Amino acid sequence: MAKIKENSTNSLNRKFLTDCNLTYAVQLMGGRWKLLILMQLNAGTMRYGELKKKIVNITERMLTLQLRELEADGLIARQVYAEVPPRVEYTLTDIGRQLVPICDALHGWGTLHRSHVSGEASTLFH
Amino acid sequence: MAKIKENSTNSLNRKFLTDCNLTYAVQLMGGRWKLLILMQLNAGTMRYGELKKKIVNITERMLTLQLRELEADGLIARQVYAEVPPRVEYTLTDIGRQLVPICDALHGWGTLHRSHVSGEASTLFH
DNA sequence: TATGATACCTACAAAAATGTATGTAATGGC
DNA sequence: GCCATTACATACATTTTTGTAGGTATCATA
Repeated sequence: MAKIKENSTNSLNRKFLTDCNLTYAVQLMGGRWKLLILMQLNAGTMRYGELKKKIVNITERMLTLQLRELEADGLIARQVYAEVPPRVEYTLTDIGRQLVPICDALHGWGTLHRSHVSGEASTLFH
Repeated sequence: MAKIKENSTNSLNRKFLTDCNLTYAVQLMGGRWKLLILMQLNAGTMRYGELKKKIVNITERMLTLQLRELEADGLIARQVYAEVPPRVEYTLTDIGRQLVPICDALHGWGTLHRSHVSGEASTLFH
Protein backbone atom coordinates (compact mmCIF):
# COMPACT_ATOMS: atom_id res chain seq x y z
CA MET A 1 0.00 0.00 0.00
CA ALA A 2 1.13 3.48 -0.74
CA LYS A 3 1.55 5.94 2.04
CA ILE A 4 -1.52 7.89 3.09
CA LYS A 5 -1.57 11.50 4.17
CA GLU A 6 -3.37 11.38 7.48
CA ASN A 7 -4.76 14.89 7.37
CA SER A 8 -5.76 15.41 3.80
CA THR A 9 -9.41 16.13 3.22
CA ASN A 10 -9.45 12.97 1.16
CA SER A 11 -8.24 10.90 4.06
CA LEU A 12 -10.51 12.63 6.56
CA ASN A 13 -13.49 11.96 4.33
CA ARG A 14 -12.55 8.33 4.18
CA LYS A 15 -12.57 8.22 7.96
CA PHE A 16 -15.88 10.05 8.03
CA LEU A 17 -17.37 7.42 5.74
CA THR A 18 -16.01 4.70 7.97
CA ASP A 19 -18.54 5.81 10.58
CA CYS A 20 -21.42 4.52 8.48
CA ASN A 21 -21.55 0.74 8.52
CA LEU A 22 -22.64 0.64 4.92
CA THR A 23 -19.78 2.68 3.51
CA TYR A 24 -17.52 0.93 5.99
CA ALA A 25 -18.50 -2.39 4.44
CA VAL A 26 -17.84 -1.05 0.97
CA GLN A 27 -14.41 0.11 2.03
CA LEU A 28 -13.57 -3.43 3.11
CA MET A 29 -14.62 -5.09 -0.12
CA GLY A 30 -13.96 -2.22 -2.52
CA GLY A 31 -10.47 -2.98 -3.77
CA ARG A 32 -10.44 -3.80 -7.44
CA TRP A 33 -9.62 -7.49 -7.09
CA LYS A 34 -10.93 -8.28 -3.64
CA LEU A 35 -14.28 -9.80 -4.49
CA LEU A 36 -12.76 -12.00 -7.17
CA ILE A 37 -10.33 -13.30 -4.58
CA LEU A 38 -13.14 -13.90 -2.11
CA MET A 39 -15.19 -15.78 -4.68
CA GLN A 40 -12.22 -17.97 -5.54
CA LEU A 41 -11.59 -18.72 -1.89
CA ASN A 42 -15.25 -19.49 -1.42
CA ALA A 43 -14.65 -22.51 -3.61
CA GLY A 44 -11.99 -23.65 -1.17
CA THR A 45 -8.60 -22.90 0.34
CA MET A 46 -6.04 -21.87 -2.23
CA ARG A 47 -2.38 -21.18 -2.58
CA TYR A 48 -1.00 -17.86 -3.75
CA GLY A 49 0.05 -19.32 -7.07
CA GLU A 50 -3.35 -20.89 -7.66
CA LEU A 51 -5.10 -17.58 -7.11
CA LYS A 52 -2.70 -15.97 -9.52
CA LYS A 53 -3.59 -18.48 -12.19
CA LYS A 54 -7.32 -18.23 -11.61
CA ILE A 55 -7.50 -14.45 -11.64
CA VAL A 56 -6.06 -14.01 -15.06
CA ASN A 57 -5.15 -10.37 -15.27
CA ILE A 58 -3.94 -9.68 -11.76
CA THR A 59 -0.29 -8.88 -11.17
CA GLU A 60 1.69 -10.35 -8.31
CA ARG A 61 1.93 -6.98 -6.65
CA MET A 62 -1.81 -6.41 -6.73
CA LEU A 63 -2.58 -9.93 -5.59
CA THR A 64 -0.25 -9.54 -2.65
CA LEU A 65 -1.63 -6.12 -1.74
CA GLN A 66 -5.24 -7.19 -1.86
CA LEU A 67 -4.51 -10.36 0.09
CA ARG A 68 -2.73 -8.34 2.76
CA GLU A 69 -5.65 -5.98 3.13
CA LEU A 70 -8.20 -8.78 3.21
CA GLU A 71 -6.14 -10.48 5.86
CA ALA A 72 -5.71 -7.31 7.90
CA ASP A 73 -9.48 -6.83 7.75
CA GLY A 74 -10.08 -10.38 8.87
CA LEU A 75 -11.86 -11.56 5.75
CA ILE A 76 -9.28 -14.21 4.96
CA ALA A 77 -6.71 -16.18 6.92
CA ARG A 78 -3.15 -16.81 5.82
CA GLN A 79 -1.37 -20.04 6.61
CA VAL A 80 2.35 -20.35 5.97
CA TYR A 81 4.04 -23.74 5.80
CA ALA A 82 7.73 -23.88 6.60
CA GLU A 83 8.75 -25.53 3.38
CA VAL A 84 11.04 -24.78 0.51
CA PRO A 85 9.91 -23.60 -1.90
CA PRO A 86 7.40 -21.81 0.30
CA ARG A 87 3.76 -22.77 0.51
CA VAL A 88 1.14 -20.26 1.63
CA GLU A 89 -2.56 -20.99 1.79
CA TYR A 90 -5.44 -18.59 1.99
CA THR A 91 -8.85 -19.38 3.43
CA LEU A 92 -12.06 -17.46 4.00
CA THR A 93 -12.78 -16.60 7.60
CA ASP A 94 -16.28 -16.79 9.07
CA ILE A 95 -16.92 -13.11 8.60
CA GLY A 96 -15.50 -13.32 5.12
CA ARG A 97 -17.80 -16.20 4.29
CA GLN A 98 -20.77 -14.20 5.51
CA LEU A 99 -20.13 -11.74 2.74
CA VAL A 100 -20.65 -14.38 0.08
CA PRO A 101 -24.46 -14.41 0.00
CA ILE A 102 -24.40 -10.64 -0.30
CA CYS A 103 -22.01 -10.98 -3.21
CA ASP A 104 -24.45 -13.40 -4.78
CA ALA A 105 -27.21 -10.82 -4.40
CA LEU A 106 -24.98 -8.17 -5.89
CA HIS A 107 -24.15 -10.49 -8.74
CA GLY A 108 -27.84 -10.95 -9.35
CA TRP A 109 -28.45 -7.24 -9.29
CA GLY A 110 -25.57 -6.70 -11.71
CA THR A 111 -27.07 -9.25 -14.06
CA LEU A 112 -30.42 -7.55 -13.81
CA HIS A 113 -28.91 -4.14 -14.40
CA ARG A 114 -27.04 -5.32 -17.45
CA SER A 115 -30.11 -6.88 -19.00
CA HIS A 116 -31.97 -3.70 -18.18
CA VAL A 117 -29.44 -1.61 -20.02
CA SER A 118 -29.17 -3.85 -23.06
CA GLY A 119 -32.94 -4.22 -22.96
CA GLU A 120 -33.39 -0.48 -23.18
CA ALA A 121 -30.95 -0.35 -26.04
CA SER A 122 -32.89 -3.01 -27.94
CA THR A 123 -36.05 -0.95 -27.75
CA LEU A 124 -34.35 1.36 -30.21
CA PHE A 125 -34.93 -1.23 -32.89
CA HIS A 126 -38.70 -1.30 -33.01
CA MET B 1 -15.25 13.00 -14.82
CA ALA B 2 -11.61 13.19 -15.61
CA LYS B 3 -10.35 11.86 -18.86
CA ILE B 4 -9.57 8.20 -19.07
CA LYS B 5 -6.78 6.64 -21.09
CA GLU B 6 -8.59 4.02 -23.08
CA ASN B 7 -5.67 1.69 -23.53
CA SER B 8 -3.86 1.76 -20.23
CA THR B 9 -3.62 -1.57 -18.47
CA ASN B 10 -5.56 0.06 -15.69
CA SER B 11 -8.43 0.88 -17.99
CA LEU B 12 -8.33 -2.47 -19.74
CA ASN B 13 -8.49 -4.23 -16.40
CA ARG B 14 -11.52 -2.19 -15.48
CA LYS B 15 -13.18 -3.35 -18.67
CA PHE B 16 -12.15 -6.92 -17.96
CA LEU B 17 -13.80 -6.70 -14.54
CA THR B 18 -16.93 -5.33 -16.14
CA ASP B 19 -17.46 -8.77 -17.67
CA CYS B 20 -18.22 -10.26 -14.28
CA ASN B 21 -21.64 -9.20 -13.08
CA LEU B 22 -20.43 -9.01 -9.51
CA THR B 23 -17.53 -6.64 -10.13
CA TYR B 24 -19.73 -4.86 -12.64
CA ALA B 25 -22.22 -4.16 -9.87
CA VAL B 26 -19.46 -2.93 -7.60
CA GLN B 27 -18.29 -0.54 -10.29
CA LEU B 28 -21.75 0.98 -10.45
CA MET B 29 -22.07 1.60 -6.74
CA GLY B 30 -18.42 2.01 -5.87
CA GLY B 31 -17.95 5.77 -6.01
CA ARG B 32 -17.13 7.25 -2.65
CA TRP B 33 -20.45 9.03 -2.10
CA LYS B 34 -22.80 7.01 -4.25
CA LEU B 35 -24.39 4.80 -1.65
CA LEU B 36 -24.97 7.71 0.69
CA ILE B 37 -26.80 9.46 -2.11
CA LEU B 38 -28.84 6.36 -2.86
CA MET B 39 -29.80 5.94 0.77
CA GLN B 40 -30.90 9.56 0.97
CA LEU B 41 -32.98 9.20 -2.15
CA ASN B 42 -34.47 6.03 -0.80
CA ALA B 43 -36.17 8.22 1.78
CA GLY B 44 -37.76 10.17 -1.06
CA THR B 45 -37.13 12.48 -3.97
CA MET B 46 -34.70 15.26 -3.17
CA ARG B 47 -33.31 18.42 -4.61
CA TYR B 48 -29.64 18.98 -5.24
CA GLY B 49 -29.38 21.42 -2.36
CA GLU B 50 -31.10 19.08 0.05
CA LEU B 51 -28.68 16.31 -0.77
CA LYS B 52 -25.84 18.70 -0.22
CA LYS B 53 -27.11 19.55 3.23
CA LYS B 54 -27.75 15.94 4.20
CA ILE B 55 -24.41 14.59 3.08
CA VAL B 56 -22.34 16.82 5.27
CA ASN B 57 -18.84 16.55 3.90
CA ILE B 58 -19.47 16.28 0.20
CA THR B 59 -18.36 19.09 -2.08
CA GLU B 60 -20.54 20.43 -4.86
CA ARG B 61 -18.21 19.03 -7.45
CA MET B 62 -18.28 15.55 -6.00
CA LEU B 63 -22.03 15.63 -5.54
CA THR B 64 -22.50 16.65 -9.15
CA LEU B 65 -20.07 14.03 -10.43
CA GLN B 66 -21.61 11.20 -8.49
CA LEU B 67 -25.12 12.25 -9.45
CA ARG B 68 -24.12 12.34 -13.10
CA GLU B 69 -22.66 8.86 -12.95
CA LEU B 70 -25.64 7.45 -11.09
CA GLU B 71 -27.91 9.00 -13.66
CA ALA B 72 -25.85 7.72 -16.58
CA ASP B 73 -26.00 4.25 -15.04
CA GLY B 74 -29.75 4.49 -14.62
CA LEU B 75 -29.82 4.26 -10.83
CA ILE B 76 -31.40 7.67 -10.40
CA ALA B 77 -33.54 9.98 -12.50
CA ARG B 78 -33.05 13.71 -12.86
CA GLN B 79 -35.95 16.07 -13.22
CA VAL B 80 -35.32 19.71 -14.11
CA TYR B 81 -37.99 22.34 -13.58
CA ALA B 82 -37.81 25.45 -15.74
CA GLU B 83 -37.78 27.90 -12.88
CA VAL B 84 -35.55 30.62 -11.58
CA PRO B 85 -33.70 29.96 -9.44
CA PRO B 86 -33.41 26.46 -10.88
CA ARG B 87 -34.97 23.44 -9.28
CA VAL B 88 -33.65 19.96 -9.93
CA GLU B 89 -34.99 16.84 -8.31
CA TYR B 90 -33.42 13.43 -8.06
CA THR B 91 -35.31 10.18 -7.64
CA LEU B 92 -34.37 6.53 -7.38
CA THR B 93 -35.22 4.46 -10.43
CA ASP B 94 -36.60 0.93 -10.17
CA ILE B 95 -33.24 -0.66 -10.67
CA GLY B 96 -31.74 1.78 -8.21
CA ARG B 97 -34.35 0.90 -5.66
CA GLN B 98 -33.60 -2.78 -6.08
CA LEU B 99 -30.14 -2.12 -4.78
CA VAL B 100 -31.49 -0.89 -1.45
CA PRO B 101 -32.13 -4.27 0.21
CA ILE B 102 -28.61 -5.31 -0.75
CA CYS B 103 -27.31 -2.14 0.85
CA ASP B 104 -29.23 -3.07 3.96
CA ALA B 105 -27.57 -6.47 3.97
CA LEU B 106 -24.18 -4.84 3.47
CA HIS B 107 -24.93 -2.47 6.30
CA GLY B 108 -25.73 -5.43 8.50
CA TRP B 109 -22.54 -7.16 7.52
CA GLY B 110 -20.57 -4.00 8.22
CA THR B 111 -22.12 -3.77 11.65
CA LEU B 112 -21.28 -7.39 12.30
CA HIS B 113 -17.73 -6.94 11.10
CA ARG B 114 -17.21 -3.91 13.27
CA SER B 115 -18.49 -5.66 16.37
CA HIS B 116 -16.29 -8.60 15.44
CA VAL B 117 -13.24 -6.39 15.31
CA SER B 118 -13.96 -4.42 18.46
CA GLY B 119 -14.98 -7.70 20.12
CA GLU B 120 -11.60 -9.18 19.37
CA ALA B 121 -9.94 -6.08 20.72
CA SER B 122 -11.92 -6.24 23.94
CA THR B 123 -10.68 -9.75 24.61
CA LEU B 124 -7.36 -8.12 25.35
CA PHE B 125 -8.79 -6.86 28.61
CA HIS B 126 -9.53 -10.10 30.38
C1' DT C 1 -28.78 48.87 -10.31
C1' DA C 2 -27.27 45.57 -7.04
C1' DT C 3 -28.18 41.27 -4.61
C1' DG C 4 -29.59 36.65 -3.55
C1' DA C 5 -30.92 32.19 -4.66
C1' DT C 6 -29.92 27.61 -7.08
C1' DA C 7 -27.57 24.22 -9.54
C1' DC C 8 -24.30 23.75 -11.66
C1' DC C 9 -19.21 24.26 -14.67
C1' DT C 10 -14.13 24.67 -15.32
C1' DA C 11 -9.12 24.67 -14.64
C1' DC C 12 -6.12 23.11 -11.67
C1' DA C 13 -3.89 20.53 -7.71
C1' DA C 14 -3.38 16.84 -4.54
C1' DA C 15 -3.87 12.24 -3.16
C1' DA C 16 -4.63 7.52 -3.81
C1' DA C 17 -4.88 3.34 -6.51
C1' DT C 18 -2.89 0.56 -9.83
C1' DG C 19 0.80 -1.28 -12.83
C1' DT C 20 6.05 -2.24 -14.32
C1' DA C 21 10.35 -4.03 -13.65
C1' DT C 22 13.50 -6.21 -11.08
C1' DG C 23 15.32 -8.53 -7.02
C1' DT C 24 15.36 -11.96 -2.93
C1' DA C 25 15.61 -16.22 0.32
C1' DA C 26 15.87 -20.98 0.96
C1' DT C 27 16.69 -25.59 -0.53
C1' DG C 28 16.57 -29.87 -3.38
C1' DG C 29 18.09 -31.88 -7.57
C1' DC C 30 21.36 -31.91 -11.44
C1' DG D 1 28.42 -24.87 -8.11
C1' DC D 2 24.14 -23.82 -10.80
C1' DC D 3 19.37 -23.80 -11.63
C1' DA D 4 14.43 -24.08 -10.70
C1' DT D 5 10.63 -23.19 -7.66
C1' DT D 6 7.55 -20.20 -4.75
C1' DA D 7 5.79 -16.29 -2.56
C1' DC D 8 6.76 -12.51 -2.02
C1' DA D 9 9.44 -7.21 -1.58
C1' DT D 10 10.89 -2.73 -3.42
C1' DA D 11 11.50 1.46 -6.19
C1' DC D 12 9.35 3.74 -9.46
C1' DA D 13 5.89 5.33 -13.10
C1' DT D 14 1.28 5.89 -14.64
C1' DT D 15 -3.56 6.43 -14.22
C1' DT D 16 -7.56 7.55 -11.80
C1' DT D 17 -10.09 9.67 -8.12
C1' DT D 18 -10.94 13.27 -5.17
C1' DG D 19 -10.65 18.03 -3.60
C1' DT D 20 -9.92 23.51 -4.24
C1' DA D 21 -11.08 27.76 -5.94
C1' DG D 22 -13.26 30.36 -8.64
C1' DG D 23 -16.96 31.42 -12.15
C1' DT D 24 -21.79 31.33 -14.70
C1' DA D 25 -26.96 32.01 -15.93
C1' DT D 26 -31.49 33.49 -14.80
C1' DC D 27 -34.90 36.37 -12.75
C1' DA D 28 -37.40 38.32 -8.71
C1' DT D 29 -36.93 41.48 -5.29
C1' DA D 30 -34.86 45.35 -2.64
